[in-house]
Amino acid sequence: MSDEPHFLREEKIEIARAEGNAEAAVEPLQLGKRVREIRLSQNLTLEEASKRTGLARSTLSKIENEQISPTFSAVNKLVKGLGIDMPQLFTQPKRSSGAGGRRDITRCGEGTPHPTPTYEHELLATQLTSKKMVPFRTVVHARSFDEYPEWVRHDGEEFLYVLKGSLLFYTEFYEPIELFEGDSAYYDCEMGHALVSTSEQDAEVIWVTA
Amino acid sequence: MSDEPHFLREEKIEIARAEGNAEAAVEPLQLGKRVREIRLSQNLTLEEASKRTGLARSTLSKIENEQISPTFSAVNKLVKGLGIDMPQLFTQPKRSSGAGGRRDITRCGEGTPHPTPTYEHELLATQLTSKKMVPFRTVVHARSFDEYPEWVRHDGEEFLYVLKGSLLFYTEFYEPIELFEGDSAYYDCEMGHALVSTSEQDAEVIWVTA
DNA sequence: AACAAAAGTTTCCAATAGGAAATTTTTGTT
DNA sequence: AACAAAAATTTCCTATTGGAAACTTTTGTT
Repeated sequence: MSDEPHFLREEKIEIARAEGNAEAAVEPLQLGKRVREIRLSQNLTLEEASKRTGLARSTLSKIENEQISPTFSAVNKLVKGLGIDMPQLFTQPKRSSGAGGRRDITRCGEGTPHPTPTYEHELLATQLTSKKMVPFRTVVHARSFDEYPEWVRHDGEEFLYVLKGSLLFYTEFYEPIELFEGDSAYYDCEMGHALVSTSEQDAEVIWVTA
Repeated sequence: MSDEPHFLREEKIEIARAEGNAEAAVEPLQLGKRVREIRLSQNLTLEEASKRTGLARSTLSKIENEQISPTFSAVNKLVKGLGIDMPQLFTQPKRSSGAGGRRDITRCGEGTPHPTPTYEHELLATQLTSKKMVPFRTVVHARSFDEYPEWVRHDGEEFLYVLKGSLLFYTEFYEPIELFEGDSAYYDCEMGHALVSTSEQDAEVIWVTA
């Protein structure tokens, strides 16, 4: 693998189009520059990019040179045609913020165990505090809804992804539904909820609460 | 949704898009509808929204009624003025009831596809809007860090769980680290980040952003 | 260096976005 | 129901976008 990606060495940050009207200041970031970078990184000519996006060569040129503000539908053609991702176009690369550079890796099985009769949780990313989300991997021991003395209920929202096996997802306001490997669910946690394994082996899920 | 990452492409994977868009079913999906929902959810009249965004009442009305395709700069004013999360505009809503008892099941592979050159996302739980978290399952196409024109960077925190294969997890402030099946990571998204498959087959991960 | 081909830019014009004000629809009150 | 006020839509017009083609610049070959 190469030693260092091109964009780390580059300086850029030039404030192109200084002549633009005061209004233009509102423009978030060099959409055009972005587009050009992306196009070039794919080794496409304007002509080819034009074919892929359905936008005229000249239009692409103008966009890249910030001579026009493309319409939403044009942006969409760009996005679809070049495989760009929206958020990328809009998110300010607020460099050097200094803040927000945390990272916590949890190796498989190295999380913090937290067993209960029905669930066997493994808390992930426990090195970090003040997280918005709480992720954990859980083995579902429960084999019957009766094993739950009452609904599990708490604040927030929860995302659930089935890693292994199958299970019944009980919720207070809906019919129980069976989930299989690869299925997922998102729900409000104030609503009672509970999982029961239906596969031979205990089912395993990823859970994220926020 | 909140934020997703992504970017460029390699000639191999071109197929999907190349043929898929012979022409242009350009409709990204009711931008107007979304805008209206968001405005109403904030109890704003067109007049008030106009003040906040700097766009004319009439223009807002036309946008909401899909009578015009706003320019990029107009969309930006919208985003800034209404405090919209850009990605919100691109994900399919479908409000259900009040709050508290929501539930959304996504069957394996039934998520909303969102391909990019380097990542192939499948957005999960897209029926629900106003979620605190945005979960998605992603196949990592990228095979080299160079495929990223620049760091992926956006707001919020992200949780990552490796479902299949192995990959290198690049971050702006840390050494790249290799992750294997079952490993997970939690990090601040303002810090540049990117994934590169190191396994024979493209790696697969679960991603949750908040 | 001269030329040809490819890539990119600019021009010109038809199509369309954006704003101000008029018009219509909705909401609330009596 | 009738009216007034508020909100939303439509109209009308100007400014800007987007496309085709002309034009310019760059690249590569002899």
